Amino acid sequence: MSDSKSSQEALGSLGRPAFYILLALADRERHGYGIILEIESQTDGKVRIGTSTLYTSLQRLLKRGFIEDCQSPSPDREDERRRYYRLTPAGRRALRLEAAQLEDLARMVRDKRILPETA
Amino acid sequence: MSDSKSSQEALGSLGRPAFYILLALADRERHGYGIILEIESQTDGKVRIGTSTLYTSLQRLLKRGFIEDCQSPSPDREDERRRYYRLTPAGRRALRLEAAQLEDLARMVRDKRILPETA
DNA sequence: TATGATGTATCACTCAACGATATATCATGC
DNA sequence: GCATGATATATCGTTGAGTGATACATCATA
Repeated sequence: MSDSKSSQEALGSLGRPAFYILLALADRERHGYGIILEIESQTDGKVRIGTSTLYTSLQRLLKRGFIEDCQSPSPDREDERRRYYRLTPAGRRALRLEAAQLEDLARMVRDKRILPETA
Repeated sequence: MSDSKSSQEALGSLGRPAFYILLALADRERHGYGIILEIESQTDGKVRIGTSTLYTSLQRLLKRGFIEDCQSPSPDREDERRRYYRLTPAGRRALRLEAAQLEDLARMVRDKRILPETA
């Protein structure tokens, strides 16, 4: 053979920032800036997405059909600048797939004893 | 503020293929093609790195000082085409850092109950 | 000596990530 | 009324990782 098998293309087509974004939208709809804050909160401030990364990622996720626009959860007395997003079924599937691969990877890390016994 | 805090740059500077490669080198030195086979084996054939991805990644990892050339583990009766690589201390540190972030991410996935109870 | 598997390497293209920057609106205190 | 800082969305331009295609050398074997 001249290459492994040309069944490439997969490997997690999602980038890491995109994954964080989908994850932040997993439990409820959020607006852009809220996504940034959610990620920062969930990672104890360790992971910070800049606005350029966020909004370019959101555009790509929209185009791929993984997220969609939606109404504000509390329409009265709402900041009108905000634009809300939620996962589509396809987005949830992509997130699950990605999450499963991540679990496999985490298992590999444990098997190779890279970290000092995380539990 | 006009951006989150401009303390960006981190987020896992390693790409996913690069991470798989470092992981494959964690327990012992390997040659390029052996890395491909190791990854394929460890993931039950689910993850396949193509040769172009492998060798360009190896070059970058060399340049960053995360891996280095080394001798074959069994010098007698060895295939002379093979080029062997091993982790440097810096490479191992990078791998550990990356692995720790991965564990955090896996924990977030569990907290949000994306997957149906993985254990 | 041909064939297929093993093995390394480069080219060229695409696209995700991101720093820099711009701009609008909100809440607040003076 | 208006200045200020936080909140909020958006785009530009650059960089660099990932990858399909391709080339070619060497090994084992039949």
